[in-house]
Amino acid sequence: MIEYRIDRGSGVPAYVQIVEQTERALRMGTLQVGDKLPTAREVVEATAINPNTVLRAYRDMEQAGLVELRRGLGTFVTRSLARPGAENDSPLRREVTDWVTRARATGLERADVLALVTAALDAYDNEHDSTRPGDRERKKEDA
Amino acid sequence: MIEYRIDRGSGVPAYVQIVEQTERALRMGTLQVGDKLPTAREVVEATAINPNTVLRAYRDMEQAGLVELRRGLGTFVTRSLARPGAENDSPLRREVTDWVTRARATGLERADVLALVTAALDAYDNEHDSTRPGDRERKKEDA
Amino acid sequence: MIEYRIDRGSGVPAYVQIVEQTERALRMGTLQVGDKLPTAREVVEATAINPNTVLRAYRDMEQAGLVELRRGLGTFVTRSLARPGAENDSPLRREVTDWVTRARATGLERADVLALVTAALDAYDNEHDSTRPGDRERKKEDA
Amino acid sequence: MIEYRIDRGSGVPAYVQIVEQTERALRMGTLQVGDKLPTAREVVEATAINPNTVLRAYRDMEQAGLVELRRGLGTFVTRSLARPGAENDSPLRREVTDWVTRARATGLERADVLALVTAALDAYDNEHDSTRPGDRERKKEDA
DNA sequence: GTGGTCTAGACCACC
DNA sequence: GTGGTCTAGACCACT
Repeated sequence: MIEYRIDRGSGVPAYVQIVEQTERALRMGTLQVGDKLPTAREVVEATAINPNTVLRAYRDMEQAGLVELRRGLGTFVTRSLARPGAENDSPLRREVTDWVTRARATGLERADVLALVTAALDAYDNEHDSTRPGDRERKKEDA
Repeated sequence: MIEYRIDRGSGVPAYVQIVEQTERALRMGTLQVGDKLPTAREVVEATAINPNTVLRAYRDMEQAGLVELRRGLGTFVTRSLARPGAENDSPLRREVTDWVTRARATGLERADVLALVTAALDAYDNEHDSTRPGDRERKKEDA
Repeated sequence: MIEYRIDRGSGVPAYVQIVEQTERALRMGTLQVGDKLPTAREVVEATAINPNTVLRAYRDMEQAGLVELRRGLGTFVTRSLARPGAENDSPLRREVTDWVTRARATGLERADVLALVTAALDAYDNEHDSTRPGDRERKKEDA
Repeated sequence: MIEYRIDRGSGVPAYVQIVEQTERALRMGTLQVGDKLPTAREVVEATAINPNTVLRAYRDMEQAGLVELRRGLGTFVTRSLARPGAENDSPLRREVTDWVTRARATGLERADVLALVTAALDAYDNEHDSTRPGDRERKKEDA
């Protein structure tokens, strides 16, 4: 069962953080079609945010076609975002785990690591196909 | 000169995006002490956001001690966040660039890449020192 | 400017009624791309529902790609649902106006008229292409 | 025997949809006094909604004086809402059937057709007797 | 002054 | 007991 961690004070709305974390779990295959998300109540207990805020996030994901809210039952994943190449035992995954380990051992903070990756992504995008503007920065809610 | 890209519709406030991108540039050494940030007017032209929003971001960063607003002159970096190991020609950087290139060539989207890295970071944090709660998720704006 | 009428006690959520009425105006061409919807405050004054409820409806329509919420400016139509054949001066429209007039003159209530049309629609659907289940009953929110 | 079609995702509560569809059948004469409604079990099989939800709808209609629940026997219509002019072979009905056929043949969707009729009804109400506020929008569940 | 987030709490729909 | 709507009001983001 996914566990959300809300960073109040990051400036990012709580419901956006829930959506982002859920999407990430879907991409990694941690969450799969049919899996149940925690109930609003459970999230409230774990994060101290308001149930309405959780439901707002779940509703947004429902409209994006990712999950289904069933009254009386719970919220369930309806679509996978898993990618070939991102499996738990894939080479790419083993490599990044190794790289991250060395980076952190070097003394780099989490934010440094993410900055390095973002820079690499930006560089890649500038090299290849610089006419793909929608794929930069945080992914849209599918709007 | 740093160029901001604002993703309207990401749900993340515009001024937060500016701060995040600036911080990232500081960590990477792309921006260094003494460097000038674009004027509000320049940012407005490039991003179509309101000048007040840019100034709000700059003011936040000034309070965080990262930049200095000099009236009539512009906004200048006053503190470095550069890290040894994150230099442009460091091994870690060459490796991540290579890894990102292969990941994207495999067909992974930007969001997939970030999900992979985030998962690796979470795994690392769970292994080492699981009692370090403040270093998870997005870094706080500090103060 | 569209004016919403909320029927409390119909059992249909207020935000759904707003969405339905807006969609209808888009289909009829009463609302066109670029048109401004009333502000949440204006709707509140006219209907005595809570501003959050109005915003919920507007947000839903934004996610459906029908309108755009611009902070500080208002909410604007971004997509037309107008259909050729439904113009103000089209034969179909003149005919239905005439038919409705006669139906109501006969003593039929609004609900009777809608029941007649719904029955005719059902009959038509049963005759033609009975394998088109999604087009029956109220239209989905585009989910 | 009436067949209910529930549109989950329309935002309209399931029990309201049952009541609306039953009322419509009563107005059209499709259901007449003495007719039996499907059992909760039959509705459940056809629509995959919970039996309690069906019973809730039936109870609401019983309170409205439309049907009678006889334990062990079933639910029966006790009041007609049929209108002269809405009979199966009435001119109005033949005309609307013809009009709907042409409208749909033109490419208009079900929702377009309903939007056209609603617009015509609104126009009629605005012309005649604009001081009859209760007869607009969806008819109340009464009581 | 616009839309936007979040909280708190009441009540409802559905399983 | 699950999700869902609505209200009320505080505070924030943006023009």
